[in-house]
Amino acid sequence: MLLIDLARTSAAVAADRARTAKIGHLAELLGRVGPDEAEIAIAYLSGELRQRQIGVGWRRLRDLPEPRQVATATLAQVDALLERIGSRSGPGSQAARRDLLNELFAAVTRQEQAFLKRLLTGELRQGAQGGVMVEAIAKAADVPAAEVRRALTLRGWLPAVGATALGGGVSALRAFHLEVGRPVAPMLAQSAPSVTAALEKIGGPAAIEWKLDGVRVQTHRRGDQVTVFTRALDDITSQVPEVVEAVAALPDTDLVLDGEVIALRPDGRPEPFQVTSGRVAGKIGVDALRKTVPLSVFFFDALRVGGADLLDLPDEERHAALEAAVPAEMVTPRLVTADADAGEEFFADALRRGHEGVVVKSPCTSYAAGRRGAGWVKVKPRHALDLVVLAAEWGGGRRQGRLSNLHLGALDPETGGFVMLGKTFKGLTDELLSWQTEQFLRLAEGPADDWVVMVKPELVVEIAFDGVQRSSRYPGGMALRFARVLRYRPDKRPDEADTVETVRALLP
DNA sequence: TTCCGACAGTGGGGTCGCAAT
DNA sequence: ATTGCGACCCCACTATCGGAA
Repeated sequence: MLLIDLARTSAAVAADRARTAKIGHLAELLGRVGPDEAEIAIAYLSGELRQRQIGVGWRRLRDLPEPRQVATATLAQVDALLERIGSRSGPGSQAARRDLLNELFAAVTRQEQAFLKRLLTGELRQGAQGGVMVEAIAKAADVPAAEVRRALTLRGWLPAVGATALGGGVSALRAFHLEVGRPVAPMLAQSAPSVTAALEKIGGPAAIEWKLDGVRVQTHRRGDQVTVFTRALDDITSQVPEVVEAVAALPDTDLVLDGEVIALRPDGRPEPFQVTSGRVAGKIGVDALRKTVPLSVFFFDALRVGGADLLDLPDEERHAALEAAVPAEMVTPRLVTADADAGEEFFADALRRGHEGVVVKSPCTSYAAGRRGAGWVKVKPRHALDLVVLAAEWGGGRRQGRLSNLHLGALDPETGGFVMLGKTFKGLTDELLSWQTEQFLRLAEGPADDWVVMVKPELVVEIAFDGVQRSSRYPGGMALRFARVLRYRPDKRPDEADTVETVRALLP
């Protein structure tokens, strides 16, 4: 199959808004692709590469050669070239990558270049990714979508699952099973503003667990072999020896556990996320790192214990298996209750101990891997401040032509000026985007720019955020975590905005 | 007919490793 | 030694479609 076939299908998918139409286009193409190229076609049309990543981003895609007039590149050829690009390393590798990229882009037409560019930057923007592709695979292979989803859960890599479905149908899909050493798509949580609201959502008694502000780890053990995966299913075994040792010390030798790894201070309180994140990301000198920043692991779920798969069991049975397999100090603290007051107190206690919040879990849901089901509901405290808009950036994609990303500042009472604390684009409705674009252009000052518009600091906006963290990027040495817009405050003048002192007091 | 679950899109701050400068 | 880039850790929120109720 030719790359141009994919580029055309992608364009057709983007042109139709209805998901059924998108699925139709994708399924039609999947019906034509041969078994050798099915995996590539599924990967590219759901915005992925067969190699997952090849060290090429937006910066290396500037200054590309002129396109060809005639499309002749096959999927196999493109994939082979991307493989070569991805395998380069060491001195001179960037020049080699550039040459190979030039070779690739010189061999394809303008339409294919545009498709490849979006694919390589991870911005396919055709309104269809993995979720829609699952339906398209089901349609093309004439199998129930639930069978594809189940296999995806267990295999974790849609191109492989899709190729299997197209080649062997339901019976081939059923051959996928939980395999120790191969990661499963992790279960995700919805969110609610309070424990009471979360309990209502679940309806009835629930298990409430501390939400630790660390890194999710899925840990597999077979015999002496322990493997640790992140939420995105990357292997980080060598970076977290503490987890490997803790699981290797358990009596059970056939295990899959779900949990969180976190750096704790000597007094047991959690380090800021930055500390845990840096430690987990570190690959060089891990033995030295673990002496200064030791990691602790807390498990909250068991997918396999004693060689038995537990995915389809209800939460309370999985948790009972977890408690039997793991010592209590390695199990995330948990309270089972239907009482909202007791739940709120458990939440408050978790916060007093410095943790991020809680996750409220329905005792009867199975492990819905890879889906953000209503079985898990996270609850975190929410801070809010009134800040001043200092500038705004032009949006992209569906926000093109509107000022979208806000630069936020707190009042500095010493000078009467404002100190930038970060940016946000979240929480804005289409209506608000239009309104603020008009306002910012009216308040614009300084030279016009196609990236950012500086505005007179006159608009006050109420910003919600999860916390304040230390920053080397911003002048105040602080930045907001997960900032989002709640509403504009036309009733407030900029000199009534919250001050840098107020923000500093929120630093941990 | 209305409601709501699931998806995609739109980007945020921070950190590391690596290659180039 | 410093800088820029890519990858990945954490992530919130809105708009939309289409099946569920």
